[in-house]
Amino acid sequence: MKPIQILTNSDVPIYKQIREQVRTAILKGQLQTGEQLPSARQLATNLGINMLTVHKAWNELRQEGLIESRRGEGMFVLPQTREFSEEQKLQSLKTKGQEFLVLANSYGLSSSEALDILRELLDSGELS
Amino acid sequence: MKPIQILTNSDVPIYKQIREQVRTAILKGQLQTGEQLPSARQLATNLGINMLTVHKAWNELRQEGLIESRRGEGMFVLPQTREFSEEQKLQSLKTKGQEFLVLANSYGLSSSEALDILRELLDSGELS
DNA sequence: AGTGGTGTTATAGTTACATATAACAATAGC
DNA sequence: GCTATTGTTATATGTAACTATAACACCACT
Repeated sequence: MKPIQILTNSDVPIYKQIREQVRTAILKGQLQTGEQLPSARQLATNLGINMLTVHKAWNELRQEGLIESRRGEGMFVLPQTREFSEEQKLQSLKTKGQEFLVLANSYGLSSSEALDILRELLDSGELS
Repeated sequence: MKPIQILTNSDVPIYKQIREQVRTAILKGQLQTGEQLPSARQLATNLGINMLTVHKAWNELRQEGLIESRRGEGMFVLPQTREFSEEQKLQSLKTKGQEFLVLANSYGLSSSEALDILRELLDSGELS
């Protein structure tokens, strides 16, 4: 599976970074039904963090019904019945978008200039 | 001065949001030497947060040498010797913008749809 | 049966963030 | 002098996040 990337400098909690990346991978179908997630111990070692931090991410995904745990075996992706609701997507996108606009605004950039920067990012293909 | 905007949903601590906005305002020259910042009590009341949270932001700006405190009077902008380079601004804006675009991308949204959301935010005046 | 992997739970400690309350110190203005 | 407003400091509470250590339960495999 796609390697998980965490930023220890970020204000976003590590368990959230892990949880979000795996959740989107599942809901996007990049992680398919029955696929096994890396074990908490293994991933924690790879990322240089504590096992319980990974476990917290796994546990919340389990409570969401996205994955199931098989004791002694690991965590496995369940058949998905839902996908991101437009509401959920819009909400989290709005928050991220606001952060961007507030920052641009604090730099004195006009709205159109802020949008220009985004278009530049898109055109330059820095997003792969 | 320009109103300060905080997002209580964000993972970014409130005191950091305040600190960053005021710092950029000062370095941009939007807050000029000698100008008085709103008092911790007043701003806290406006934002519906605790006074000490604002004070923490003010205190860190004071330690940076951006502002000075006059007991019984308030916090005042000091003469600035440094400023943000355009490079710094563009870099931090790009980073924030990328976070937004990556999120939109993970949701399968097209670039134009992502930009539409930003325009919607601007039109709805939720940032004011 | 034993070993090694897995998830799970428990306890404890630290740090960061935000709150609530309160008191104290200094200044401006009346 | 008095009052109001400001910054400053102290104490306490609560929560979230992360870490450290350890033990336990379950399963696969040899």
